[in-house]
Amino acid sequence: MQYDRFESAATQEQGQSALRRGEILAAAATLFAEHGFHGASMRDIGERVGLLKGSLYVHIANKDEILVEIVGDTARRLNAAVSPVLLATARPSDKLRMALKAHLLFASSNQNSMFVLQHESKHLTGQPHMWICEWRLRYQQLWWSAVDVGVRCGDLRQDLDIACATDMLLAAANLNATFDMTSDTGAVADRRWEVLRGGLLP
Amino acid sequence: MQYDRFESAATQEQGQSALRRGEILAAAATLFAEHGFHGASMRDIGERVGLLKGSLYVHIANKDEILVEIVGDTARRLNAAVSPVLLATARPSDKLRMALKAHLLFASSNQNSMFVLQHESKHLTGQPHMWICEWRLRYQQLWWSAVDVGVRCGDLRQDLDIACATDMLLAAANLNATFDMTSDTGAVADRRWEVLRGGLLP
DNA sequence: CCTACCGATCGGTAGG
DNA sequence: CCTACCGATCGGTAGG
Repeated sequence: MQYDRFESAATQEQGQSALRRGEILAAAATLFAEHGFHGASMRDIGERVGLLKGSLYVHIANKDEILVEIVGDTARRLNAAVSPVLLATARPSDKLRMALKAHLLFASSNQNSMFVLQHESKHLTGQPHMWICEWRLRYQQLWWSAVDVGVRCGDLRQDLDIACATDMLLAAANLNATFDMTSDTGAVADRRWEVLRGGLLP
Repeated sequence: MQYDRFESAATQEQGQSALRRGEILAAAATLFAEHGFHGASMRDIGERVGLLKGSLYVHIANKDEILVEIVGDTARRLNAAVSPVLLATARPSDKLRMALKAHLLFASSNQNSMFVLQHESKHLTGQPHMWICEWRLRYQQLWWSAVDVGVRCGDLRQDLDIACATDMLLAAANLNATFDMTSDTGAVADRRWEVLRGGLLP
């Protein structure tokens, strides 16, 4: 493809707009996480990126699209970070331990958008709402399968309730750690795995 | 106290209004759980109890008061259901197992208001917001103490990270079980406790 | 990217 | 408990 000065200018403009779009999505994720989708206005989002609300529509189609983009992108990236771990060839218990760490690591560096994915995607409508429901199921099944294999091959407890154990693992993964300064995310993952692995009783 | 016909009439009116108020709070809890505090309008709430939105203000002061009432009442009743179990004189592991069951039993018969307590109380402002933050801390500490005693007296694993274990217990308690027909709440509590108690590995 | 505007809806009130 | 209304703000658009 030829990049003459006009195309180059067009590409630059596209790049600028894509950057702006990214800023807007990041600002929206922060505000949606704090005030909820309906509690954060286009005015609020504009203010956070130094634009008047009308100018936002140069970069995004409407408010719903912002939510779709945040939730969809976050779900896709979380999946990309965790699914390779769970689909690898390894001991199920090792895969689960590492998947927990991968999920928590992703969550700790995407706190706002992860919160939106968890608690605000219910405000999606139509197709996007269906997509995210299906995504959630697929993501659960990914974990479920690893637990299932683990029980069948004796790597995990034989008498384990597989669905319940999967729920508990996902709960540990989705638990909003206050990712504080005193301990890095990896350590949080290790502590949670230690409780889940060995249980509460001696 | 004398109940002449006038006082009786006044009492009846009070009773009627209190009933209406209860209906309104229940309707609001359902709508806040489904659409969020800002996503459910006074119009929606009125419709659900067969009133026009203006008429709601006979029974409640404003929209914020509805949220305060739902969250405050639910927190108080949850505490009343669970704290006696955790404060009793018994083996810590038994108390935790029973507290998990008590919490889940309460949650299963208060699904809407529990959801509002968990996810919409962030929209409270001023004093009520402070109250609920403090309540949450107290409720956590209640569980934390039982875990702490359990570890100290050897009833629970000695090498347990107490804060982390408490988080996992509360996660198991707050996990939104789809309380379906195939299994009662008690069974869900038993399965969760079994995973937490014995751990994932053989 | 801003100015200026749109119709719709918001929470809430007065008067009966 | 309803009718009729209030000012404010909502998401979104046209025109420059």
